[in-house]
Formats: sequence, structure tokens, C-alpha cells
Amino acid sequence: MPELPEVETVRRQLEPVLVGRSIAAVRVLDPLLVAPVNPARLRRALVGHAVVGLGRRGKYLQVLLDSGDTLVMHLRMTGRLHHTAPGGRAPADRHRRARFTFDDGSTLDFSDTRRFGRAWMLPDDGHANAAYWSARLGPEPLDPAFTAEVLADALRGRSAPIKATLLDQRRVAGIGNIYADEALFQARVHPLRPAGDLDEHEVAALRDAIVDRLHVGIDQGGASIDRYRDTLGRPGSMQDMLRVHRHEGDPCPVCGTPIVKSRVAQRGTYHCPECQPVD
DNA sequence: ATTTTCCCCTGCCGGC
DNA sequence: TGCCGGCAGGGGAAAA
Repeated sequence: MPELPEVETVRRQLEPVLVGRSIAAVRVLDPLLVAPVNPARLRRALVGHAVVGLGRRGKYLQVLLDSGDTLVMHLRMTGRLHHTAPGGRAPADRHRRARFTFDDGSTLDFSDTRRFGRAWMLPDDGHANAAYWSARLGPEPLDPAFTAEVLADALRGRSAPIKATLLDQRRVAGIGNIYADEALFQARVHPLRPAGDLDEHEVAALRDAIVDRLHVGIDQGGASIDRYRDTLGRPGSMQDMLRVHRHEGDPCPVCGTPIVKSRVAQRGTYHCPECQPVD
């Protein structure tokens, strides 16, 4: 499931091949992808416009256009973006939901098995749209401004489990189920601890663990434990670096205690009962 | 306001 | 072999 490192991997791959390209055609094969907007309306907003940049906020991918509008895409669970160079042949894919064709003949396919992914236009707002994003998303964890103090502010006074709080995009942007489990393990914090109960030392450790695990995720090209692939169809390797997530019963890499699976915030959650005590 | 629950989707997997 | 219930999960809406 694409989280911040997976979306950032896609963003970095698309930037050099899309910037400067003009959109020649847009085909929406599954209207649900752009619902409730009419596909024709999306097409009109895109065709003839050039890509001037690729951005990312949390797990949201932003395609910045010369019109000032932004095409926003969210891959949700099983979304993929596949880029095909000019003259190349896009692989057959029965889950393809849309195809964007550029002026050089290259294409970008949005594929999505479970159809949770979405694409929509963010109207001209000087590309900033600060209010739009700040209403939905907390701080960017890889921004230098994401200090332990910033995380402490996000957690202060909250009684919800720390795992649920990390998954709440309004607290911190971009963390999903995989990286939440991995960061909590590295910080030695039990997923059920009330977020506001973490002491200063734990918050600092958690901040460092979040930043570290996300960076490693990007370095590894993302985690392909489910359907994630990069824009060339290649899997990442972060799944091989996971220490607790989806490792139920396996020995903890630190102490050897079997990893326990539980359910927190409606999500499968993995932790080491020895390294991450409830207190 | 915060927190929890439900729901959308489809593919996969275990059980019978 | 084949059917079927259950599970997986990001995030938005609705409920608590």
C-alpha cells in the first residue's frame, strides 16, 4: 500500500520524464477514478497544458500544470502509475483506470485493482493551496521543520493509541500501516500507548524513528508487500527490511521474542511484546 | 472536538 | 475441485 516513501519514489521517477511535456490526451476508462467529477471535465482541464512540476504532500501526488491548476492523485491501496517512454509499449493491464498521453507519445497509466484510488483537479491557486492541504494534513515528516517539538505538539493531550494517531493524516502526513509499525518498533513504543502519554524522550525517539524509516523506505524504492510497483513496474525492496510488520510469530530481530499481531485502529498491527512494553 | 465505527472495492486464502 | 466467508486497508462520512 503506497505510503510516503512509495509516493515519493513515484514522484522522483515522474519528475524528469513529465516536466516540460504537454498533455495531448486523457482517457478515463473507469469514471469512479474521478468521481463525482465528469471525466470530460477533467479532460478539458488537462489537455493542452504542460507539466511544470511534480509535488507531493503526504501520500498525495501533485502534478503541477502551466495553467496554475494541480492534478492530484492518490493511489490508496492498490493504485499504480506506469510510465511508458515514447515508442514503448505499455503492458496489458485489465485494471487500468485512466491513460494520460503526452505530446511526445509517452503515456502515464493509472492502474488500480481495488478501485480506491482517486484523481481530481485542484483549481488554480498559485500552486500553493496552503489552506486546502493544511486542513487535511499535518506536518511533512521529512521536512527539516519536523522536530521532536512539532511531533510533541501533534500528540499532546490525545488519548487515542499512538498507532492510531500516527495513521491520522491530520497529525503527521504520509505515515501508513507499514511505517507506523516499523517506527514504533524502532522507538520501542507500544502501539496502544495513549499518544499524549509519551514522555519527552519517547517522542524524540519516535520522531527520529519515523524520519529514519521513511528515509530507508525511499532508499529502498518503497515496500512491495502488496501490489506496489514503481513507474517502470519494478518492485521496491523495503519489504525485505521490515522488522515487525507482517512478521507475526517470527523472532524479534533485537531480542528473539515472537512478534505479536493485534488489531489497532482497525488495522493489523505488529509489535514485539518485549521491546515495546505497554508499561 | 475527538475518537470510533462503518464502508467502499477486489483478490486472495483457508476451510470444508 | 469449487464454493464461500473472512480478511486486507486509506481515508471520508457518519456515529458515538
